[in-house]
Amino acid sequence: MEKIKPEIKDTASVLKLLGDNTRLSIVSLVQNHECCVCEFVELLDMSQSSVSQHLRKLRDAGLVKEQRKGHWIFYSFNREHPSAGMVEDILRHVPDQNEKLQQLERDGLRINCD
Amino acid sequence: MEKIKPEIKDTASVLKLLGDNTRLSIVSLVQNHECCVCEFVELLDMSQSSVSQHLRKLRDAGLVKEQRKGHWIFYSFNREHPSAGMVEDILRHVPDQNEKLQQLERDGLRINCD
DNA sequence: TTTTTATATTAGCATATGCTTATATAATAA
DNA sequence: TTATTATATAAGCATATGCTAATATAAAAA
Repeated sequence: MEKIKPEIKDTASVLKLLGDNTRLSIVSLVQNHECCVCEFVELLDMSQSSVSQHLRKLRDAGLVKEQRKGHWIFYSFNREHPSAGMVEDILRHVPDQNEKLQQLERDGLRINCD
Repeated sequence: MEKIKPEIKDTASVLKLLGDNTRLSIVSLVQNHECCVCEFVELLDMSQSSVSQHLRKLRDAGLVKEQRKGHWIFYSFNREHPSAGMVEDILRHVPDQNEKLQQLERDGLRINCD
């Protein structure tokens, strides 16, 4: 039983969102890990404001979820999104970002609330 | 043996190209069929100039190939592109466009040079 | 050759995008 | 309460985008 495919215009708008270096990196990062804004700022070497604006776009589209934990707001990939399957297919073609997260961990800059 | 993955910025630029209704439709159409510009104009109900400009972007990126046949220039999907595999994965999530081509055929508007 | 046909290109314009700077908000700490 | 911290929002600006209208090009037909 095949899932219903989103309309082509919905698909195009998801691709448009991912068609930006910063947002594609963010989505790739949150696919397997929760990250908070300050981690993106560190990893992507961008201003907090700019990162925040990109996150808003992703959140408005429903591609990422946010969850407050103490001081921080953590973002994660939303697997319930109608295009989540396509996004995962795309991410298989994107170089792994885990290395960068591990570096962050080594530098003691990883935020952990568990 | 895994193929080398394009850099994230190259992937993002391909996604940006596909993140437009018109171009995503074009790529979906040429995945399985050669089409000429006037067919796109008919199918997408857009001006010839606009279609031509979208095709140029796709061609400049190497996602489609062009081939002259008599009066017409036919466009087809370039399976040699470094991101061709990803594009095919994406297109599996896009509604089938063949129906529209069949309608064009029925209307006697399909161009055939074989 | 001239004319026609299919497609490409250019210029101009309105809108969208992504950044910076400055400020606001909301939760925590003191 | 006030101060601090993490994040969000708003305004402003330079650049990118996608369209239309007009024109150019290049192959085929007359």
